[in-house]
Order: sequence, then structure tokens, then C-alpha cells
Amino acid sequence: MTTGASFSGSTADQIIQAAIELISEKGYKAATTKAIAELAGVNEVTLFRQFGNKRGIIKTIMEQFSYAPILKKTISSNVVWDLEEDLYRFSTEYQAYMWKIKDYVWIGFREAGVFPEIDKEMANIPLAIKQELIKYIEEMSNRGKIIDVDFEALAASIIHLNFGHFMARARLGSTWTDRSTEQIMLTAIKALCHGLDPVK
Amino acid sequence: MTTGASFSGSTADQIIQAAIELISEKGYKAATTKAIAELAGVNEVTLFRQFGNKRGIIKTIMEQFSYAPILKKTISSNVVWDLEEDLYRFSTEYQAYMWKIKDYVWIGFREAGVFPEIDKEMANIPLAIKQELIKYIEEMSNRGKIIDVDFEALAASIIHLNFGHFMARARLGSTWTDRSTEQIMLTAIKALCHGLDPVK
DNA sequence: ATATGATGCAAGTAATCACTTGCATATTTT
DNA sequence: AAAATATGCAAGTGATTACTTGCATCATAT
Repeated sequence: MTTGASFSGSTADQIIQAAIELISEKGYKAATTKAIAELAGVNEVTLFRQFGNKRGIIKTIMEQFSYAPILKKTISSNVVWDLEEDLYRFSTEYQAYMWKIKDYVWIGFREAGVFPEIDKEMANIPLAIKQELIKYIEEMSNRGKIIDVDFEALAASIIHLNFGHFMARARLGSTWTDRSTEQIMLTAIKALCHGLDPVK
Repeated sequence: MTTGASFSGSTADQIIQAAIELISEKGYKAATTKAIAELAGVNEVTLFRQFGNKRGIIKTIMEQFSYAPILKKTISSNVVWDLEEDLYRFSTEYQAYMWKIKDYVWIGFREAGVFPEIDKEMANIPLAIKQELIKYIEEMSNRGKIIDVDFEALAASIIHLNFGHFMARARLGSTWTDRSTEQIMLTAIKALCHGLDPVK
């Protein structure tokens, strides 16, 4: 009817969106093909004709899910070589992006143990981000803008700070804290950078 | 046969242990009663006679799982009113305890959306810990041992740091970083406390 | 010694699951 | 206009799932 929805992939998209919603809510096994089809507003057989089998659905979902390159670019570009400003910007963008794709992240996190291929890709993403952070910190060290610390441990900690906050927000919602994401990240990063400042 | 295993609860314990293993690995729905019984080395019917139904198993698992009081005690006692030392000790004990009960934590985290009663209890635990942390930070502020910051945001950040690290370790294992938990927590807390020190 | 309670074993049940087939209908492409 | 493609609908398939029942066995408590 609506010609705007006539491009190929529209039906498949509806199925994928419904699948993301149900799988992130109940898990892969509990999200039945019948329920996914109902939520997508299509017939159950259409689901199998489009994706072959149920596994093909989650495979498609996980193929869409690759946020590493974007976040890597985020670190290396737009850097002003001020620790607090750079880390705050990184954290803000990390949080915003993770929030946008939180269903993907949660599905990957939850089902990683069940799907080995997801497991591998999931593990590589934070590792790549950590490496970029280490590179940045090393350069800051060369510029004499940071005290001598364990760069690896520091980079990991910055990610823990962000990932921990994201997980708390995603799972506990607004009951976790009334402070904004910006306020929390700013508080932590300010103190952290203050402690890492060579001039003090 | 072995008289040592003749005390009551032994069979139920075996079932619970097998259930914890399978549910944390595959999720509640995918952990079938048949598989749990096999892993426990008991007949499938024994499982239903002991727990009524499958839901009774996860209910029992979650009843055993209450680590909040222990961690709360950990913060309020053994405090020496030195920010770095106290936070490091808190983090070390947090990590050690979480690691010990990681299967419980993971099951609760994963299945919270499916079991509303788990969801509620899961949410209260970090909240209680956060409140204890805030109380400690406030007292440190009264003693003039910490600069003026957003206590709520700081307490949340300390938990994010710990929870983020725990999750990374639990899910990514040794591939995440070669640094020890102690080294990572020490690096972050040292920098953080340095930045929060009023005398600098 | 006997009763009780816990467990194993075999069999079965209704429901649900992922998935298939055949055919009608609509839309798009050619 | 004709052909190809996408979807809906109805019906069905075998496998699996949680859970039940009846009966035998065995250790323990009385």
C-alpha cells in the first residue's frame, strides 16, 4: 500500500526489529519464531523463507552489529591533547553510541556463550578500543601531559568505568542514580585526570 | 554407597549445582530438566520431587544468593579513614566476593528480565552498596580528607569501575588484559584518590 | 523386624517448538 | 499482458519439553 515501504528488505527489517526486541527481552531460546512473526506482523513462514532458519535471524542481527570502527575513529580523531577534555568526549560518545545500540550489545553479551561466532566478535571490540586508548595515553605521555602509570591498566579502567555505567543504566534504569550520565562521567574523569596531571 | 553422602540435602545440592552450571552457561530456558538431571547424576523425576517444578530450582538458586549484607559489612568495618587504602580494600573484597559467586551474579543479571522477583532483589544490592559508599565518603568529607565533589556520582563511579572490571573478567577472561585485578584496581584508585586529595 | 521416605526406572502425556508443504493471492518486473 | 517474486493461510511433521504416574528398590529410622 504505502509505496514508501515497498523497497526490498522492508519485511525482513520488520522481522529483525521484532526479533531484536524479543531476544533482548527474553533471550534467544525463549523468543519463539511464532512470537517474532506476530510482533513483526508477518506470517511465521515468511520468517523462514527470508532467513532459512531461526539461527539465520540472530546471525543477521549480529552482522549489523559492529560498532568498533566508529568508536575507534572517535578516539583518534577530534583529539585536542587535553586529558580531561579528550576522555570526557570519548566517554560521552561511548555512552551515546552504546545506548543507541544497547539491544545489540545486550544480545551479544547474553548469547555469546551460546553462539561461538558472536563470542569471538564481541571480545574483539573492547580490545580494539582499549588499544586505541593505550595509543592515545602513550602519546600523552610523550607530550609530558600525564604522569607515569600503567597505561594498560589505566586504559582498561577507563573502559570499565564506561562499561560499568552503561550496564548499570541499561539494566537498572533510572532507579540506579538520579545523576545524569554526563555528571557521573565528568565527576570520575575530573578526579582521575586531576590525579594523573604531572603539574598538579 | 558412600555413607558420607548420606546426609539430607545432598541430592538437592547436586541438582542445584548442576542447574547453576547449565543455567549460567546456556540460560534458564535452554537448560533442560533432562540435562540438569544428567549432569547432577540423578533421575529426572527426582528433580521434580525435590523442587516441584523447574521454576522451583531457579527460585532456590536465587534464595541462596544474597551477597549484599556481606559487602555492606565490608565497607563499614575495617575502615582506616585513608581514601586510597579503604577504597582499595573495598575493591579487592568486592572483586573476590563477586568472583566467588559469579555464576549467581550472571544468572541473576541474565534472567532478571524474565523473573520479576529476581529483578527486584538484583536491583537492591548495588543500591545498598552505593549508599554505604556515600556514607563513607561523606564521613571522609567531614574529616576534611576529600575535596568537594558530587558524592553520589563518585560512589556510583567506584561501583562502575568495579562492576565493569568484574564483567569484563567474567565474560572475556584472560584475553581482556594480562594485568591482575589488583594492579588494575590499584592504578585506577591511586589516580582517582590522588585527584580527590585536598592537600594534593 | 518393620515401616517410612527417598530414589530409580519405564512409560506416558499434553503442549510447544522449529520448520515444511501446497496452494491462493497480491505485487513487482519484464 | 505475462512471468517472476513475495507473502498469506491452513495444515501438518517429528522432536523436544516440562511434568506425571505406578511400581520396584534400598537405606534409614523406629
